[in-house]
Amino acid sequence: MNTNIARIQEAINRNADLWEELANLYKIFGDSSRVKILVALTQSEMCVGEISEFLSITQSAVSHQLRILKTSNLVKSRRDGKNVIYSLADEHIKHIIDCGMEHITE
Amino acid sequence: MNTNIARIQEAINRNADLWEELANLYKIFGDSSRVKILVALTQSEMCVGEISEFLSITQSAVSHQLRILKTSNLVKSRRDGKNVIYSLADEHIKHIIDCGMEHITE
DNA sequence: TGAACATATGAACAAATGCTCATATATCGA
DNA sequence: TCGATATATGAGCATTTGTTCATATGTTCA
Repeated sequence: MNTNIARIQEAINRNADLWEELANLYKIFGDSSRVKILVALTQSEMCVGEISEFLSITQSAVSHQLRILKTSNLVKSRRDGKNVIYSLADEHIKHIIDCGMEHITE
Repeated sequence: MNTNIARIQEAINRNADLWEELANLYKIFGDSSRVKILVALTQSEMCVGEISEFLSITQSAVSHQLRILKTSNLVKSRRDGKNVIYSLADEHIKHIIDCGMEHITE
């Protein structure tokens, strides 16, 4: 039983990088501006202007957050004339959001 | 199509508190110490000493983090003599971790 | 009751974070 | 090509966060 604990402790440390990465993923979801952006994008792709329209922060702040989301491969973007249109990088993102929502609305 | 965006924006703002709560949930998973604690607890309940044994932080830091986890209803505790034994509050926690792991190891 | 052990708590601090402001870059239309 | 519009970037700043240190609380056992 105590050797069981020892084995668990060891396994945790063996995969230290993995948990770091996992924490970093969740850290990105851990901000209401970013979560709102991601939730919005589950419904439809949007350009920066449309996003900053409903978040009560400046366009600059939205741009900064979008860069974080893009660097983390959670969203992708394409240019359409003067606009840059953002969308979710893959369907997994929605799944992560749903997963958290389930816990909230238990 | 543009009215579609407007409807999404409106829906996001109508549920503002919900996204705040969701972000706060993820924020807790967004730290490697806490994630390691939670992952460990998916394997077995543990006392504070056992947890601080494999995390490279002081017992005090572990205690602080456990308090955060407990306040958020992610873990529960019971006293057993001199020890306080922590365990996951419910099975949902494991599901959230698995969900994130799926994305990491895509 | 007092010493030893386990855990919790509060203050302090360095590092990280998210925002704004100012400005740069990119695209389109006249 | 120039002005207007859309987005990106960098500096600066206030706030939050995770940790440590010192110490308090709680429990057991001699």
